[in-house]
Amino acid sequence: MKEEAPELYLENQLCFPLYAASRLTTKIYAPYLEELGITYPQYLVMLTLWQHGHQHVKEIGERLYLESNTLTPLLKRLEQKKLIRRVRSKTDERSVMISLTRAGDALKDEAKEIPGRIVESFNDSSINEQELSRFQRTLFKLLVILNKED
Amino acid sequence: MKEEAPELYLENQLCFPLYAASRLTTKIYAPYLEELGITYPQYLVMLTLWQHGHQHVKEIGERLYLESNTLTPLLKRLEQKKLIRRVRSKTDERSVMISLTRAGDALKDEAKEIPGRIVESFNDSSINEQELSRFQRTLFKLLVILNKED
DNA sequence: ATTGATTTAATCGTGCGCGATGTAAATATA
DNA sequence: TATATTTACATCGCGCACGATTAAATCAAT
Repeated sequence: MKEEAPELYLENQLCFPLYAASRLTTKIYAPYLEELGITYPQYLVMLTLWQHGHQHVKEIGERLYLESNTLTPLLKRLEQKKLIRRVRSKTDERSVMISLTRAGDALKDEAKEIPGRIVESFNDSSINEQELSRFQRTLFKLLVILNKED
Repeated sequence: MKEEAPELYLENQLCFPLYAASRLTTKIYAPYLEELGITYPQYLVMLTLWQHGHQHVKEIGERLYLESNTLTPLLKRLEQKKLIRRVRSKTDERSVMISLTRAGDALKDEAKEIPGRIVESFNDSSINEQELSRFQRTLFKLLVILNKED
């Protein structure tokens, strides 16, 4: 094989490991989320609702870096599952308020188990807690930068 | 708002920043890749071909952590763009060999510009090179672990 | 040589992501 | 007040991801 262009090697890119790690992480969550009957992006929406309560589509989008073309159909699916309500605001009819149903709120108690079970699966791995937390800090810094980029 | 269940806060999760950073990174690449006429996952396939030469679908999948249900249609699109060839192996008719066309190989020279232009966009950001390389190392470690998980 | 298991791609259905565009409401401006 | 601009969400089309399944080729073990 030619030895040129090492700047194009997979190992030398930042983009690829991020992409792969994100997908593999999602896969780790999948079996737990299946118990809750929701997908990973739906789980993220539920997280913001559990944490911050009812909010407009706009706000959810800002927190998750998603726009209406992704959120609208996703939210409709959550509505079909009776986990959330979508109500168009009376005061500003452009915006739609998303709130938890009783079932949606109750799901939180089941979801609470998940983070712990995930962390467990990292025990006896070659990454210790300090490295993981440093990693997470850089990740959030990166997020801020990436978000400024365009 | 209720203050319970901080383990469910977005900020305390590893999964979310990975997911968001991956998507935002892909977005940074998008305009450069549009010049090449390919998408980001297609770019990853091209990277493996430029680096390792012709290989079976299986091998590409192992490198990118993707399976045939994703790769087959993607590779057909690259074939339509005349960047690769798909030839079923004579010696083992189960497997399909993917190789670069002349145009596919030539595209590498244009692609070479991209990593540099991406890195530039990180200059005068709050992340220095050391932090970035440490981050990348942890990322690959994480990748190995995540891959063992199931 | 025959049977059974494994391997490699392909196919199908569902759910994202996201660029582009549309629509109606709200707000700013003349 | 009339008009222009902005905002919030919805719609459409395309390309992934991925679980589940299928089909064909190969391998393993009798």
